[in-house]
Amino acid sequence: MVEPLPSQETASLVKRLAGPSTGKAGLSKDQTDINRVIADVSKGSKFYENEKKKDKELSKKIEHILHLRDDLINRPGVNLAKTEAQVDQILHKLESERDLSQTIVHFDLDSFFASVEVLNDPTLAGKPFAVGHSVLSTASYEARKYGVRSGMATFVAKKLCPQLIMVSHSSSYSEPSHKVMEICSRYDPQMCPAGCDEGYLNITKYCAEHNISSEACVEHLRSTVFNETKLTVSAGIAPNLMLAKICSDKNKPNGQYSMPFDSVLIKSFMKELPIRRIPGIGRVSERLLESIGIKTCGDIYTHRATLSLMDKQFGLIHLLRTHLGIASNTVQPPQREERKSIGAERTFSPLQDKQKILDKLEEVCAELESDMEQTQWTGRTITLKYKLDSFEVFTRAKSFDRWISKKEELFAIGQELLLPELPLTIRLIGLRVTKLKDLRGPNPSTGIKRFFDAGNSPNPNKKPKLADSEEVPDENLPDFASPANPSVKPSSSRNEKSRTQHQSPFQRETHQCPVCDKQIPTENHAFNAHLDSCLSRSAIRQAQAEARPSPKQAQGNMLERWTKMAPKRLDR
DNA sequence: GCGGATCAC
DNA sequence: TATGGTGATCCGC
Repeated sequence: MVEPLPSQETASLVKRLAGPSTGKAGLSKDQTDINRVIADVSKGSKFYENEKKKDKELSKKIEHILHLRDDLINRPGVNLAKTEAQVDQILHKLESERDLSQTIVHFDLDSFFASVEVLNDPTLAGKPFAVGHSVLSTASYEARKYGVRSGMATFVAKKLCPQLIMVSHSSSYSEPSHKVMEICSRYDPQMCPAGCDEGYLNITKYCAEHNISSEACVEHLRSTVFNETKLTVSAGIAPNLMLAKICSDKNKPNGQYSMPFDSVLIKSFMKELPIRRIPGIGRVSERLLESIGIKTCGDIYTHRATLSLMDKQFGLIHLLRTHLGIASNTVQPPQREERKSIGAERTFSPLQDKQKILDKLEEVCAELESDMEQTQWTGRTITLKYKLDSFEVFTRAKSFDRWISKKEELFAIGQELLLPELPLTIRLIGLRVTKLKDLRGPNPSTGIKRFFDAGNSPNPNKKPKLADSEEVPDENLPDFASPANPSVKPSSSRNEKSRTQHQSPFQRETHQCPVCDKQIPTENHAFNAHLDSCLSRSAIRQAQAEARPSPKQAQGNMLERWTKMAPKRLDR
């Protein structure tokens, strides 16, 4: 029974099946054919059915958003010209705070795992091969010509490229990764690694001290990396992290691209840029934005009135800044105390038998205990995650008034959360611990090693930290556990992070206005005064739009939950 | 605090 | 035949 779906529906499903990484990089012109093959291979599988279901729900959500948009636009008192004028005011304000003074670099090793494998087995050079097990981590550039992508199931990749050579994660990647990070950190000791194969630098100081151009600096960095590791790296140079990241993709592999440090040229660059290229905009956000006519960053301006009316759904300020090509330009190493969770999960062939499922849970618990022990974290909220053989994912959580570390405890809690859900057919079990407490004292380490050993706050000036308070073993205990000391949220109160959002390095700075990213004096008064002035404009707009308090940060999630699914349970 | 969902790597 | 693991964030409730 072939039931014809609306063409939009199939198109988006076919695209969805092609995998998350499709569309991020440049797509070849016969991507449509490739997507067709992928869809055909997948058809009928449980994975496919689940993707289809998710795609349908997204379509419904879009329908709802379009109705909401029409409703808002036609609301009495709404004047689109006036709304546009107000947005233009915000744009003017944002523009006036553009900072072109810092030179940011994003570096990215070219197909890192694949390149390391070639070094270990030179016969792979020039051949289509991929690294991974059931799902690909990386594909060589030859394999990519066939449409093979990371995140793709191996059997699908083989269908696209029958000659594809599969290589399992044989080598150790950490040594070359550390070596590259060490080299890059020579150009900025505050380097921020982003995963094992990329990172951010602020080379402003380095270039000034060595009296060289940023281009020459990055050429030097890239050739040094190559000489010392035989790995090629691509890089982007720009006035902020977002642009640098986008630029590093432009001349990949083994190339670099420099953004002009000129607001007019930056804006013309952004105008044609597909929104999907913006870090943080994935396949879902892409479809949502596309539904209201936004495909490129230039379209953000065209539809600014709609976005203003639908700030709640789309996050106006963040999109406006994106359209202008404005983003954070502060680079700092990740800090240990910023960690929010630690977890472990495992996929296996679907299991129904209760005892077998519990065995898997126990394994996961043992793994988690070991990781927590090694990294010296404990926590008081435990979240169980399970995935059915239908690929639907669920979580169940519980918080405690004590710190959980031992596998026996983890296992007992895991069972408590899981057993009421059974019987089920499960293909994945995971456990995650949040509300963490650092068992390692704030013990600043020295040298380059800090990048690799999970942090250890390398910023001594940032945390004078009362010498005795850290001796109190229960400093992080929640209120009810230490009634005498109501000073919860130590990590927020220690350094004014309570109003800052960290999402990726793009917004990780400590004393930066979330609206305009200006660096603000750390005194609360100055910071809040600035923030308020920054947000007042959106407040005006909001009042007209319909109501709702002011948006508290620039980065709005586009996916407000508007349909409530029954908290799915298999009926027995 | 909990659960669902998106996103990056 | 068959589609990963870790961590973060956001939203609604």
